[in-house]
Amino acid sequence: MPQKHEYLSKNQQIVLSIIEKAKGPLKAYSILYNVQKKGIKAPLQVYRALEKLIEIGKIHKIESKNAFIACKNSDCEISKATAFSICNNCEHVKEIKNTKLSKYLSNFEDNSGMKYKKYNLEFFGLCRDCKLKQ
Amino acid sequence: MPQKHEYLSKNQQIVLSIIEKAKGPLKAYSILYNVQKKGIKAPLQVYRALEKLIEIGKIHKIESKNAFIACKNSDCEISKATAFSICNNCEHVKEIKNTKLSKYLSNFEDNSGMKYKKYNLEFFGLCRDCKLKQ
DNA sequence: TATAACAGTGTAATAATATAACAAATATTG
DNA sequence: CAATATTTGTTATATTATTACACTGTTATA
Repeated sequence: MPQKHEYLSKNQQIVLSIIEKAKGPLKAYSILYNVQKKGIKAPLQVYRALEKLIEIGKIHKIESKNAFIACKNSDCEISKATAFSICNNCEHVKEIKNTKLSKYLSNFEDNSGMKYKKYNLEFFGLCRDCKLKQ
Repeated sequence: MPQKHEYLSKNQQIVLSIIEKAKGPLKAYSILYNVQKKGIKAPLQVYRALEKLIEIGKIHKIESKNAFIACKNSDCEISKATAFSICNNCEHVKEIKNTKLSKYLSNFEDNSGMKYKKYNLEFFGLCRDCKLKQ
């Protein structure tokens, strides 16, 4: 039976590994600078890897930051329901894992006649640490 | 009583008016091309107007598209709670006005110790028209 | 087995999006 | 009026992302 291969290619592995090691979201060009010693020389090589990694749910894009973060949520293999908390002060980003929230949003319907297949939610505020320091 | 002025400057008016007339979200450089006859010559002039208009809640940025849309929701003057539906096929974008949803999200708390002051939600799917055409 | 289909790679060029830095004009507040 | 804020104009540049083209290797199947 033919099936989609599930290994990652060389460039995909390199890019994923950098993102997974990072403490926060990484920008594409910062990834590029970090992997140049590994033979990835051009932006496109990074963007292609990012595209695939997003597609298979290994990473997510933080749209408000144009940055990429590893998926910490084994549920969202398909990356169709994502939620993040973002600290306005220290820029810390965390994927929100909350079953109630994801159920609520996945089942959300309004009167538009539109059936939503995917969502992305970004919350902004101050994280606990930054709140204390204020 | 001193209060923040509430008029829009010349450039802000020009940019807002273009965005309000548009049927969908506009990109910054497409706005620029549209307003060059009105004396706005440089990207920065557009971006500055956009920044201000976002700040006062007259427009919103659709992060996944790097595009800007007029606010249709008199509630969100401060632009701190935004939700959009985006059709993956025709690219139609609509601001979602749903009290339950906005209450649910504005009051959302998890165990992170973070208090959320703002959120942005983007739903993706097929709009009614595109669903029928499939 | 060959040949088509597909996914990935490499490279150069360029497009699209956004900001920095500086100087000047205009409006608002005290 | 003086001081402060905001807005404008302009040039240059930074940042983010894609197009186009040629090539390699693997898998699928006729």
